[in-house]
Amino acid sequence: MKATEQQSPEKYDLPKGYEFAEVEQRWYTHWLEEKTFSARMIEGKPSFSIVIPPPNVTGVLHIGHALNNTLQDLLVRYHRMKGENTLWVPGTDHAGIATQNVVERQLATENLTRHDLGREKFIERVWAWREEKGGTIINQLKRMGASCDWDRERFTMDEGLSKAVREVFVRLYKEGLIYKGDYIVNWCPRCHTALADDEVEHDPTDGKLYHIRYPYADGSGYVVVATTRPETMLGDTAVAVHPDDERYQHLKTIGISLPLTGRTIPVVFDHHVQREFGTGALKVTPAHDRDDYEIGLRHDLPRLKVMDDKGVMNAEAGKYAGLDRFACRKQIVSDLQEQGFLDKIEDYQHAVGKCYRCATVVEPTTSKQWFVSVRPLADKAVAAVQDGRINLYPATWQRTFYAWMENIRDWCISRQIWWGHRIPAWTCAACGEVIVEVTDPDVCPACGSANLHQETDVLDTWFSSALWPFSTLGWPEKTRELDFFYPTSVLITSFDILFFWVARMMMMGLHIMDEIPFHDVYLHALVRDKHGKKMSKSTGNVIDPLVMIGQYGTDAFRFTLTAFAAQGREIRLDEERIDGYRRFINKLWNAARFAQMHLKEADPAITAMTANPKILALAHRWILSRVNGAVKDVRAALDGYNFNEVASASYQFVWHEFCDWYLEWIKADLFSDDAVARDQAKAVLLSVLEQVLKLMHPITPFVTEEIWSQLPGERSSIMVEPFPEANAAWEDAEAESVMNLLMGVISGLRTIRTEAEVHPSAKIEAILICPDAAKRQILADYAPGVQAMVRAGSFSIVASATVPDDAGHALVQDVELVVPLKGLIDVAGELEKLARDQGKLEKELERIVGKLSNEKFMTNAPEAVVAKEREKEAEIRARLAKTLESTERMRKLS
RNA sequence: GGGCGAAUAGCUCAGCUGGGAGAGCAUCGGCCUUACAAGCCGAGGGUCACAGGUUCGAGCCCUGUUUCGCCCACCA
Repeated sequence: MKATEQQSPEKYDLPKGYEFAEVEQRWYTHWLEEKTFSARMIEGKPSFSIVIPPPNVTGVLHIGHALNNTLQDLLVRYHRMKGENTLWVPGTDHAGIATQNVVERQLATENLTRHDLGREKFIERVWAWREEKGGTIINQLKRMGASCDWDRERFTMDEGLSKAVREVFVRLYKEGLIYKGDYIVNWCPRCHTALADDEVEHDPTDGKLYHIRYPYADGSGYVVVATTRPETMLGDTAVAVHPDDERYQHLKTIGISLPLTGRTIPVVFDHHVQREFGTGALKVTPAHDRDDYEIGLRHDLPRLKVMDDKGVMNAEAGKYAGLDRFACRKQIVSDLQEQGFLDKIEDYQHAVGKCYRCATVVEPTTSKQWFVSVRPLADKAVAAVQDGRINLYPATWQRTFYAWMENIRDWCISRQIWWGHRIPAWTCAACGEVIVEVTDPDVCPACGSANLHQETDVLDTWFSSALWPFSTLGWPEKTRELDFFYPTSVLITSFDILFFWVARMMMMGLHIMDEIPFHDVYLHALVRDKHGKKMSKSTGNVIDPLVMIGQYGTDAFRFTLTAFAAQGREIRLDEERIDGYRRFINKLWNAARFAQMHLKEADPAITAMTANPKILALAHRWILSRVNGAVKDVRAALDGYNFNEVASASYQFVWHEFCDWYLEWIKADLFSDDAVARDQAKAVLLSVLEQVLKLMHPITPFVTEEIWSQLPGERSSIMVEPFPEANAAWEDAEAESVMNLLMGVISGLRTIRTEAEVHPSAKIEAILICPDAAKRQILADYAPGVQAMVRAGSFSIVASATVPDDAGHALVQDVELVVPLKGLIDVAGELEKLARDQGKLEKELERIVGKLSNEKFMTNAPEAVVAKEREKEAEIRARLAKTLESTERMRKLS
């Protein structure tokens, strides 16, 4: 065997680098086996609950899911550690059209359509697909470390939820809040279904704008209207003009004779019409245009449907009946031309709505659909936000929310597809009675006929997801889960479904449960690429969470998402940052490895030492005070949903205080012969490391659990450890202030050393000139520590001294640092730097003096601010004086 | 057209109730110093988009402008 370089001596138990893949797999399996994610319902404890925004069962984990679920897991783990009854309900959404599409595509490979199978067999096929493939995204969530209560996983089509859907539908129907009526919908003539607005894609398309002459009914002239869809003129039932448009006032009584058909139609006056567009006259086709439909309602116009559901002209189209809509368009144009009605044709680019699944041009058309009257429900939701029962984070969404709720239209809940909750309504073939019931009726309650036909439409997928917060907890049964966990604590989701989903959950929760569905809503940003572009497969800028996890580890990836999750801002994810946080995880790993090397033989009894920090040496008191500050910061950030601060507070503390200063400082103690010094160091090291692991566990569950399990003593999972609490006994302002001085001195001496290019291993001689006797005492007390950190040889602390000319020089507070460096000074460089310093100081001084001599400032500014300015003035004057002295000395050398 | 948001170091971003401009990465210099070279020590770098205003004091508040992004309605 080839002798490879053995970098990792046997004395460490942990590998040199953190090997995340193995650790993640091992711990997740362990957590599942131990059921540590299971919700407990213990009386007397506060509850914390989250329902997952159910991903589509067809979904694969994308970056948005990754962010969304990381933030949820962060909160869930935090609250679980706080000892609360904590539940995170997972599940998936049956995603009507999307899922039906997937299965239809599968069928297509077998040269089959759903119609070949028939409704029942097709639905069986979909269930079979779900059994086989529906778990993909759930397994991916597990790789993210999500601590969902998997035993409670739900599906919007499962038995319980289907029951909830029926209950709600029947109740709303009986309350008169669900009705069936005509409405204009986006109709796909190929798929034969209504499409929701978000299922229609608007493509800018090159088309024509046809200007058509509509003669006055009395033959006295004509008005030109413009349209991109001339075939719809067959369904025109009015011409509309603006009420204040003086050009057309005389038409009020005349009317229009519709070309080609000769029908007489009225002129209506409506504010919707833009006077500036074209001639300011608009043809109105209420049955085939959304806006026209609204105009038609306002003016009580008939709706004349001229096409069937395949996009073919019907009998109402007269001689054009039987023509496809586009063939009809050609024919109409040519007829208009022939008969002299065509004014002109212009090239025109406009947005054409297309079916998102088959790209067929969508035909707005009227059809019988089921609706929810949302006005009364919406009012309840608005009230809940207004009076603060529901809080939106960030609060800026409130305005948008209100605006949307004010303009809300009735919700079309029927879809002409097969996969979904079939509408529980039956029509009696004998007497026409409509029966809406929870249980399937056998006979008509009106006439006794058994000839009943169930509605073929299914419900909009959002209908079932609107019930998600209570249906997943067992409603309509009265369950303990509902008692403990409803209303849920917080909903975390992306803002793009605020209206589709969040608002509807509010409406349903408030109406059906008579209670809000959640207290808080945290709306996170969309994740974009580092340049702010939307991620899309065609742009090729997609960051795949699973690839990131494989490359950098789940913890690093989660930490990155958390660090980016600042409120109210889009997230531009930069892959380099993930690598940066991977290094941070590795840093933590190595700090633990270092600790482990000393703690292996640690006596658990010594850990009690941290209970009384006053007896401890300075560095220990300092780090305990600092970790206490970090605990406070992290808790406050978590409680306020300031996720990026959770990350930065942890990062800053662990790397730059715990590792950079504390671990370096206590090395001397850990290797010391002094047993007391050693024990203190071990005790505090262990204690602080434990705090750090617990503090970071919610963000980085795997590495913290792995390290935790390796620490001395019998340990159960870190997941069930109490989350750190602020400990007043650890607060020590004095230790922090002294350490600040010492760290300043150390940094100052290091700078002098580096600038003079003294080799790091060479000892330097340092003179600390300090007029303050108390400070001199402090410096003397901690001189060995400081010396060790800067590798100083001799080290003298004096009240005053003559500074040699060729010496490095710095000022920290009122301590002057002097390092004699015969012949090592870069005089020119020093002079340059001193001049720069001098400039800055003078400018700053000028500003402060200006302030302090400003009468208004002195009378208006608070006491504390003035005092601070005075202090600053004194400090800057002192530094300026020293700078001038140094300049003087440098000049002598040059 | 309506609404919302953003503009801070080369890049990606923090900056909370107005009170001395910060981080990470990148750059430059030095270091294998007994956890970590995936590391350590140090340095440089900003007219806080622009123009006004309020204030003793503005990155932060107000008005306007420019640029960018998003949402809604999309004009027949």
